[in-house]
Amino acid sequence: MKIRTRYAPSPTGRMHVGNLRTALYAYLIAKHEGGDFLLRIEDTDQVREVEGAVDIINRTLEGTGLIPDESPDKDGGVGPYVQSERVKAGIYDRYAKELIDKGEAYYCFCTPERLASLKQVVGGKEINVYDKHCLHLSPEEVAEKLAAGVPHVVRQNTPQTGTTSFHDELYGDITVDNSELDDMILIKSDGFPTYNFANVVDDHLMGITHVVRGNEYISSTPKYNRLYEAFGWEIPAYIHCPLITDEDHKKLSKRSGHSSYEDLIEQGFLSEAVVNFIALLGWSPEGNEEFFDLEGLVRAFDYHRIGTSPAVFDYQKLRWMNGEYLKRMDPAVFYGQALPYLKQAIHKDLDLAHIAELVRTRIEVYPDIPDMVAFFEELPDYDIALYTHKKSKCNPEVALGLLKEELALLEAMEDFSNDALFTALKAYASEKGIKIGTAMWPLRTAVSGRPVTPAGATEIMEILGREESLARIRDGIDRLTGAQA
RNA sequence: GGCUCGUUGGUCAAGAGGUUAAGACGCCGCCCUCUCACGGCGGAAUCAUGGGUUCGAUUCCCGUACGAGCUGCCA
Repeated sequence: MKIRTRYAPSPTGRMHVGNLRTALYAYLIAKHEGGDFLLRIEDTDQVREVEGAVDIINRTLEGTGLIPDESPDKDGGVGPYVQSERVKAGIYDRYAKELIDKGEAYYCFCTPERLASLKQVVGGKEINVYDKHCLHLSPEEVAEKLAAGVPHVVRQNTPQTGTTSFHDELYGDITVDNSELDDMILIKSDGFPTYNFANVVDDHLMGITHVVRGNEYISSTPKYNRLYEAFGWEIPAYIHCPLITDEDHKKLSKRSGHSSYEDLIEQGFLSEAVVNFIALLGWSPEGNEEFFDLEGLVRAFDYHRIGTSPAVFDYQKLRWMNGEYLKRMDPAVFYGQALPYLKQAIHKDLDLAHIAELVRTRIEVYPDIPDMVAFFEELPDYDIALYTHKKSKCNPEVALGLLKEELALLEAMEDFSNDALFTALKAYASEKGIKIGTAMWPLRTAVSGRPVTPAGATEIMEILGREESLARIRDGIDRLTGAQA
C-alpha cells in the first residue's frame, strides 16, 4: 500500500517551527517509502483566518523543499484541497447526516446561554461538559426546530460507559474511559465543520494512510476513532510528534522571537540549516551523522526513531549548524548572499569578495557580518588600552616604538600584497629578535581599531591599500604619542 | 480538578536488564596561529525520586515529584 501523508495547516499566520517540523516529518515519512505528501488547507475557522497566510504556507513549503504531490494548486483527484470549498460541496453535511441517521450524532439547539450555565470552574479552570440535553429531543421536535431555522450544531454522540483505545506508532496503545469523552461539535452553527470532524472525513476521503500531527491531538484521537468506526472506515496509522519547547520548557511562543520559520529566515538562517536542525529535534538517525540535506533525510528517515519526549529549541546549536552550512557553501554562492550585508557596512571600493571569504569561518549567520567588517570602511575610535596584549608582549609604549619603525619600513614599500607585507614584517621581527605576534599586534590594532578582527594585520592592510593603511598607522602613532604627553 | 503523555549531562540525544552510559551544541584547558575564528587534542558534566521484579536495573512494573497537552461552535 502506498503511503499517503498530509500536512493540514490552518491559515492563521506565520508557520510555527513546530508545525514546520510536523510538515517535515509527514513529508519524510511519505517520501522515505516513495509515497505521497499532500497539502490541505484547513480554513474552517472563519474568525481566525488571516489573509495571506496561505501564501506564507506555500512559500515556506517551497523554501524548505517540502513540495506536496497534491495541493490546492495540484489536484490529484481527491480535491478540493481547501476545506471551505469542501464545505460548499456539501461534503461534511452529507457525512454528518449519515452519522445522525446512525445515531452517532445529533442536532443540538442549545443556546450559548444554556451552554454557559453548564460551565463550572474546577481548579481555577473553566470546564464545560455538555449534558446531552438535545440528544433527548424527539424527532418531531428536531424537525420542527430545523424547519423554524433555529440555530444549531451537530454533536457527536459518545457513549458514557466503556473505554476507547487507539494505537499510536510512537506512543503505543492509549486507552481512555468513554466518560472522559464529551459530545464534541462536528458541525458549527455557521455550517462549517470543526477540525475534529473535517480532519477525519478528509483524511479518509483523501486516502491518508499515516496521520502525522502534533501530540496535542492525542487526547482527542479516541473521539476520532469513534468516528472512523461509526462510518466503518479503516483507521489510519497515527504518528503523534512530541512538541518543541523554548529554553524554559514552555511551548515555543512568539515571545521567544524565533518561533516561526519566517522569523528564522529574517534572522539570517539558511533554509537548509533550519530544516536540518528541526529534523533532529525529536528524531535521530541511526549513526552519528548530523548533517543531512532533504534528500539525505528522506533516505535516513525511519519514523520509528522519532522520540516521545518534548525537545527544547536550542537556538545556540541552530546558529552553530548554520555556521557549518556557511563554511560548506560554495564561495561564489556565499559571496552572493553575503554581499547585501557587506554593503550594509562598506561603501568604499574594497575587495568585497576577499572580505567575504575572511568573514566566512567567523560568522554563524549573515547579519553577523556588518559589525565584523565595519572597521574596513572607517577606523573606529578606540582606546589605546587595545595596544596592551599580554600574550603578544605588547603595551602602549612597546607599540609606539614598534609602530614608528614599522611605519618607516612600510612607507618604503610599494607592494602592499599580503605576502610582501608578511615577508617584510617577518624579516623585521626576526632582525629585531621579537616574535612575529609582537610585531603584528600594534599594527593590527592600528589599522583596525578593534580587539578582534576577521583577519591578520597584513591581510587587513592588503585590503585597505597602501595609503589608508599608512594613514591609520600614523593615526595610531598620534594616539599613542598623545597619551604619553 | 479530571484525563492523557513525558522525564538519560545546561541543551539535542544514542543506548540497553550486565557498557568505561556513544556522539553533537555550549563550557573549560592545551595545541595550531600576525588577534579572533577555523582546525586538532583533551576535560568537567547525565540515567528525577521511592518501592518492587531480578543474581543484577538507568533499562521492566507500581507509586511520588516535576513538566507538558487536552478538558473551545481553535486547530
